[in-house]
Amino acid sequence: MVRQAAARGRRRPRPEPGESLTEQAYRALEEQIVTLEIPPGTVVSEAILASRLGFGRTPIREALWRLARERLVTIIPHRGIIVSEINIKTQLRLLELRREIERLVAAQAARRASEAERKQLEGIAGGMEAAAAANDDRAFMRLDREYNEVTVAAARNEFAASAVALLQGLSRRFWYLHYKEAADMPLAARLHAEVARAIARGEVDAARNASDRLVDYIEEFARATVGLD
Amino acid sequence: MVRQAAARGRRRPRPEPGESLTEQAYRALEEQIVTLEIPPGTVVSEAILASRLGFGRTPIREALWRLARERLVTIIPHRGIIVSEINIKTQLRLLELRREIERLVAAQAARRASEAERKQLEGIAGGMEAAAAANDDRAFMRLDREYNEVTVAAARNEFAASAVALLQGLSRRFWYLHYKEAADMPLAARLHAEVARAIARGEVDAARNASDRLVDYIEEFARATVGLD
DNA sequence: CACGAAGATATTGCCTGTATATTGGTGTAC
DNA sequence: GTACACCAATATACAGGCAATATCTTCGTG
Repeated sequence: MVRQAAARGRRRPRPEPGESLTEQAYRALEEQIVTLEIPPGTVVSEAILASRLGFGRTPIREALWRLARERLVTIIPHRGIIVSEINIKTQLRLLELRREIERLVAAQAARRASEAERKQLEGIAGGMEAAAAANDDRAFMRLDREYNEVTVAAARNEFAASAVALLQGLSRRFWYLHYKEAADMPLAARLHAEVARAIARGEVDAARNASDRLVDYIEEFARATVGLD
Repeated sequence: MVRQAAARGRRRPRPEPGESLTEQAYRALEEQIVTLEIPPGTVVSEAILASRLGFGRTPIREALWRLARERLVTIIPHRGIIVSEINIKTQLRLLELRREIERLVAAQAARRASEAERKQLEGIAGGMEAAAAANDDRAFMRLDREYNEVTVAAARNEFAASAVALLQGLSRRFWYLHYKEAADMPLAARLHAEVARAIARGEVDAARNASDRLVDYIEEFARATVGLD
């Protein structure tokens, strides 16, 4: 079934076993959009993406449709597809919602995390501070991802989990665009570590407060970028 | 393009102008699932739905895929599609998230609503109490929908809006299943009216509290159904 | 009688051709 | 010179067919 595709294709992630072409196409596109490899404002078409990524039109179409629901692209019927612009006001509205959901996630994780998860969070807290001290961007981002995965899993709420995943996908693109100019990695690391440790200790109120302070920082970061682009 | 379809089709909602077949199929299926016309646990297939609703397979497929992302159905590859079961524990986790988001929406609506929206909410508050006094289910549900639309629009946050829409779609099915047994319409009406009036008066903290009390009631309602089915 | 292999059946995954909608350019009437 | 009708280009929307695959049934074998 995947005949010419693999030959034609460029830049496709390793196809994990059991993953449909639609999922592969989604992952590939999401990655390229979030990392700004496809810049905001780009106009694309199903056919262009299909031949560029080496998929058929159906998987691309379904992936684009999902990206449109996540607001990463806008589909204009019979016209084409535009990769969404990044906008500070939109970003602040997004953080308004993230604040509430992440506070909930932190609180529930503090209540519900297993011993293994608490240990893991302590490790991540230390690792983040080390990465910040060493000024290691990539390690920090990897740990941030890991932090989110563990926390969300520990909160034991699948609805909060998918909401957070969605919103963080949108935030991450903003971060990729601006972190070199305005990010204060040691501070970000400390704030993340404080949430992680509060969860690990099972202190619900402390986790809620630490989560709010983390979002405070992310909001300040977003505001600090105004006028920089 | 819609040739035999209209002839074959049964039970399709009026096709609003400019609405794609995919959207029509989605609306039709969502409606039938939420109102329990297609009961939880039902196993269906793309082909069955396509011929039953009078669409081709493509629109049905895309609609089902969206419903799967919303957790109203589960798609099992090469097996079939199952309409999700309704489950009290799931419902409580869902309310855990709804509580946070609806509190945010109530607060922001109190801050941001236009004068017209505030007036509209006062009208809805009165209408709900009247509907409860007259024991008019359908009027109450219509007003509830209107209340949600106005509130969410007034909150001026598109991310919160889509999150609320999603979660309420899932809650509504639970309500349809159980409201005859366990609902206390006068109380529900009073609690809704209190949120609406607090928003209308622009009292942010009162709106937050009233929203929490409303979700308290919905949670109690959900718990009260345990053992009833 | 238990159990395994092979075929039948049913379902989604994916591809591709055709229909339809939107738009920008071009010619023409005024 | 300007406004309008028309047409070509190009995009998505949709239909329907074939392929892949998961399950069920049947039949054979120990």
